Amino acid sequence: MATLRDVARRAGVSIATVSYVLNGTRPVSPEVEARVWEAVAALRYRPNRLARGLRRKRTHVLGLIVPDNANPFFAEIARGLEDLSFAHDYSLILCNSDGDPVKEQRYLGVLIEQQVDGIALVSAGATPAHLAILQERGIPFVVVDRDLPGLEADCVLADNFQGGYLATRHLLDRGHRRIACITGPSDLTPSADRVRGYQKAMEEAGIEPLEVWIRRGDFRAESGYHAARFFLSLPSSMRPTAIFACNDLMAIGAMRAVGEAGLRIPQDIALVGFDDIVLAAYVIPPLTTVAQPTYEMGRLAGELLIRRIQARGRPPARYLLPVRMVVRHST
Amino acid sequence: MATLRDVARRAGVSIATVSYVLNGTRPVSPEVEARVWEAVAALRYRPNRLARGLRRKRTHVLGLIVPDNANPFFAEIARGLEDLSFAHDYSLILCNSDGDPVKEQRYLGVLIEQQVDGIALVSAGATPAHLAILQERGIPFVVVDRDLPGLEADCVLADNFQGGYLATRHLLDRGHRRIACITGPSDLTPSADRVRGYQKAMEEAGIEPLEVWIRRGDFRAESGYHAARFFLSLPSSMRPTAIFACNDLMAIGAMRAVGEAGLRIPQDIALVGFDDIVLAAYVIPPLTTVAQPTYEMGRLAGELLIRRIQARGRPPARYLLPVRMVVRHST
DNA sequence: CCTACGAAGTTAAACGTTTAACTCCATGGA
DNA sequence: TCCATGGAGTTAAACGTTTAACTTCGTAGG
Repeated sequence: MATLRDVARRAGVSIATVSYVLNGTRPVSPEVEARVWEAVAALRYRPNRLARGLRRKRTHVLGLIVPDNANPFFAEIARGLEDLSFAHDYSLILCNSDGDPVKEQRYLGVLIEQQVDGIALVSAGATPAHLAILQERGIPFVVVDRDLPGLEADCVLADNFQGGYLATRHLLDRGHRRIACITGPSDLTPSADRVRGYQKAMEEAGIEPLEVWIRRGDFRAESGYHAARFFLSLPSSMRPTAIFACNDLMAIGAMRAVGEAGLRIPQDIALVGFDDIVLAAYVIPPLTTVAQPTYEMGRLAGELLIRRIQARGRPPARYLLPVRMVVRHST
Repeated sequence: MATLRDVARRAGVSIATVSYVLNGTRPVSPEVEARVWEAVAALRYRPNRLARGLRRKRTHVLGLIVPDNANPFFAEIARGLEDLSFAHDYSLILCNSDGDPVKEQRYLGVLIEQQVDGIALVSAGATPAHLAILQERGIPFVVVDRDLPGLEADCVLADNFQGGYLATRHLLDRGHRRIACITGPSDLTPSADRVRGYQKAMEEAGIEPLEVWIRRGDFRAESGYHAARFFLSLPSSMRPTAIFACNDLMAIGAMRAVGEAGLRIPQDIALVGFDDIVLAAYVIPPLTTVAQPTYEMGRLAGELLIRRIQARGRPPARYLLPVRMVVRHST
């Protein structure tokens, strides 16, 4: 509650001098400097970042919008971004959009009013128009995980196409021909790209996937469970011997369905996931999956953001991060 | 970038009038009000919350400090708090302490400088002294999940003692006598309370647990894995037939060790966890566990915080939330 | 000896709000 | 007719910083 004014009074100098000492922005004589620090300590002075932000027009606060921070994938991104922010003395405001463009829009408004220096988002909206408000005001931002077609902005993505391709190749190499795919919401690019990778691999192998082999999920475990039950209900001539789920949560849901049906993984049904969340290694059997550098994506988003805050002019860059097969015992 | 001043100019009124219209703090004639709203819309005006906060001494920002937001348990708490904050038009700053009291202290400083209206924390420090800085400045705060002995503050806890007791009773009821326990870091009250519940149940059953049956973990899957391997390496006369792990992550780690040893759950070894994280239902076999109302704890923390911001005087309250056995197939 | 200069301090404006206190004016009651 | 009242607007101070511009003074160069 002590202010610069109080410190100045106690040290017997002007407010400006105290500010110069604190920020090291101008040389100050040693005696005065000592008196100021003494006063700062005695009064337990802490600068008021609101006042500073108001004056400097820089708040050292970033915003992060994700669909759901309780989803381990987004949690990891958040963690990466938070770590980087802390290292650079930025604070991070967390927002959950629930995948709802309207809620996302409200959050964008709040973050703008909060005068954040930059925003990282896993966008819920499908079109760049949703982010016009940011461009209009020249607020630095970076989109993570999901691509917005035609958007002029920094962008951090995993190589989802390659991931879908690798996962499917892996199953093909194991001798599978009837390979099913549990997709995510199809309007999201990560899911769509993974499915494209799947299709490419199948095509290269000369296999035309049956329509019933492609089943839409919503990235949650429950939907993987239902999709797998559907596959298992197919007549045996059409029933897949392997499933590629577009994320681990759905793969784990599928696992449960397979277990309940009394079938064994991988002997009866092989299973590949996507994301390599922590628990993928701990389910039984441990899940073969495609690892994304999730934490790194969060960090990189932070780096780009801070870089852009410091130098707005540069052209936007797209970062496509490599994915990696993690072979465990579900295949 | 438009300010009150710009809006006022365009509407042909004074700054104060615009403020009154925006906040509805004083009656304004219909014509003037209309002109103001027109100007607000035309200029895409958005209030600057820094300036407002500086003046009002209320920022409508809360802080949350957890050890690690990527841990599903804390992620859920964060989600609960964030939802409540959003509903009350508060923003939330997320901080990860990594369980390090020094880092926690730095974050407290940052949040104070940021002038947050209140702080929720899962404290890393073991003594109330760590939070003196908050009390000194009269900043509302609530501690979640972990109790600080002798701390005068609002506090949201799960009934960990009861949880440990129930879990152990459950195993005893299933006929187990040699029951091991994987604890968390012992200086944390949730872990200690759960262990006390375990001991109470054992004592009531007239069983004196061997020392080797109590093994310390760190709440991460890896440590559960190692603890279980240790149990399995005991001579068969001492080897436990059931394990109570103080959280799900460690239970899942233990599962893996059991699986690797070629033993079956629950036939050879029964397993109970704690927390009921989402994935507990999806591991194979599904994990019997003690459910905490995690999301609710986050929400309640937010409610208490906001209530205390509005009325500082009241005496602090402790909320002990009930836990619930969730019986699945690991026992 | 004068001047110019640099070091080290101070003053005051500015950032964008909120809000207490003031002005102005129409209205109605005595 | 006069005054009190209150509705609707304005003025200006305040919140806690930063920072450009100014003052003061000792010193060195010409």
